[in-house]
Amino acid sequence: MKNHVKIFRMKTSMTQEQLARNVGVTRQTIGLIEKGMYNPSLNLCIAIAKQLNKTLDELFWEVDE
Amino acid sequence: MKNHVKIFRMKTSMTQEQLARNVGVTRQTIGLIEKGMYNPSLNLCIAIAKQLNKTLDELFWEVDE
DNA sequence: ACCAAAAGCAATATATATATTACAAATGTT
DNA sequence: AACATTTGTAATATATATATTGCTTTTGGT
Repeated sequence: MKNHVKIFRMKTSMTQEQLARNVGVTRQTIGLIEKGMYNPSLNLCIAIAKQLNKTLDELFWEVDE
Repeated sequence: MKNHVKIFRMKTSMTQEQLARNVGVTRQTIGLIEKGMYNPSLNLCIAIAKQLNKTLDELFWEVDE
């Protein structure tokens, strides 16, 4: 796992589409980030973190591959 | 200021060029990130953080604009 | 089991991060 | 002040994040 977006998103019972809309990207982008197949931009990471009430470190730092 | 890369890089007395080489990008990219004119990729942010012995949050989280 | 919503996936298009090269400006050292 | 090193900046080229559309598969509720 390359990040914890999926887990924390599910804890808030948000759908990929809701999170995507809230941070201003498409559902596909969120899906690919959760799968670890995208290398998202810092601004998007920050937007996602704020939506999930987490910090960058909690979502993206030292995630055991 | 959009991030703290410049301050922490200078504390290690690394030049932009040295940091750039160590993280595998060009000097220009580092320069523009320090100026806040680029929206770097997460992977690059992580590489920079590791080079500076800092975490993502310390470099990029809640930086007072 | 059925059905609806959610998520996966694939193709093509677009925007932008990053590279490359070159030169100008600034900074530091003597 | 002169010089070398570092940093700023600008033009063009390339790679890749992200959008768009459409369809398939999975998941969850009844």
